[in-house]
Amino acid sequence: MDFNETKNIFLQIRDWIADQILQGKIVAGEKIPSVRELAVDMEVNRNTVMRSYSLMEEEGIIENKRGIGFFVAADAKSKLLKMQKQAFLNDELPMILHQIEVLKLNSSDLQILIQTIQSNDHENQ
Amino acid sequence: MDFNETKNIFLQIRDWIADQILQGKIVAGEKIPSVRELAVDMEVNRNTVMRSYSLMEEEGIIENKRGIGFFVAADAKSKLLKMQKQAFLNDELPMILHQIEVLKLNSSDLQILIQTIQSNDHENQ
DNA sequence: TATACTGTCATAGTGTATTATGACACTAAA
DNA sequence: TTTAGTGTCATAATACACTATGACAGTATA
Repeated sequence: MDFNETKNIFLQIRDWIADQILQGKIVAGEKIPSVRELAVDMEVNRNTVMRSYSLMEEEGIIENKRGIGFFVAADAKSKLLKMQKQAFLNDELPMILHQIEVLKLNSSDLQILIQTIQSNDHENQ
Repeated sequence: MDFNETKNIFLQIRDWIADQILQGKIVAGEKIPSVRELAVDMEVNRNTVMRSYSLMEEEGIIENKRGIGFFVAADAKSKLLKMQKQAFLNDELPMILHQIEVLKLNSSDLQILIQTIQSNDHENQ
């Protein structure tokens, strides 16, 4: 995995797992990679992965079965949807709006953005 | 100034100055606060401000007159517009699109975003 | 010339993310 | 019971952002 230099690795690992869950690539009850395994895969220290998992456990996204590993919580997806949606609308969107205003980006520049939003209008649930 | 914990302070100071220039609050040729002055204002070490200014000098946004201070470069605004626009479209937008898709955000959720974009359509230059 | 500003450099200390490694308890399966 | 897989904790080392502080040179002004 290639990490962004501006964001902490343990947070990027959390985001990556969360993304897998939101996309349905990992479902409720399913086991996620072991701390050691993911550390090797991502070429990262196991303590760093451990920190990501501990964070997600606090957030109620994953649960631990001692001696076995970590598993996706039953309500992980709905919880993540709620959390991330709120985070996006409250924290990220204001900064995005500000950038668009200052850079005077118009419909032409952001054509793909508008299309993406509109394609979500025709979906249910 | 209140800093974001997830981003380096010296980068946030750079962004803040860049924003002032893009908004026209500081114009070409104008002097920006001295390293020591801004450090006190922002309750930050002067070395941290120095690092921001050195970065902006490398980027050609500001220029130094020895013994006097830093001044906004003649082409700072156009250079910033070009740099930031490219950075936004190439680096930030893809991640924003991904979030919108995964979280299934629609026109209702992002009403204000669409409005902001459209209001830029009616501006020239 | 003296004073008070500018930026600049050097040094040392603090906090924290990340790494490296070893040790231990729990669980499942051979 | 042994073995291999889980997570967990403790320790030390490295890297880097940030702070604290002192010293020095250039510039403008009284």
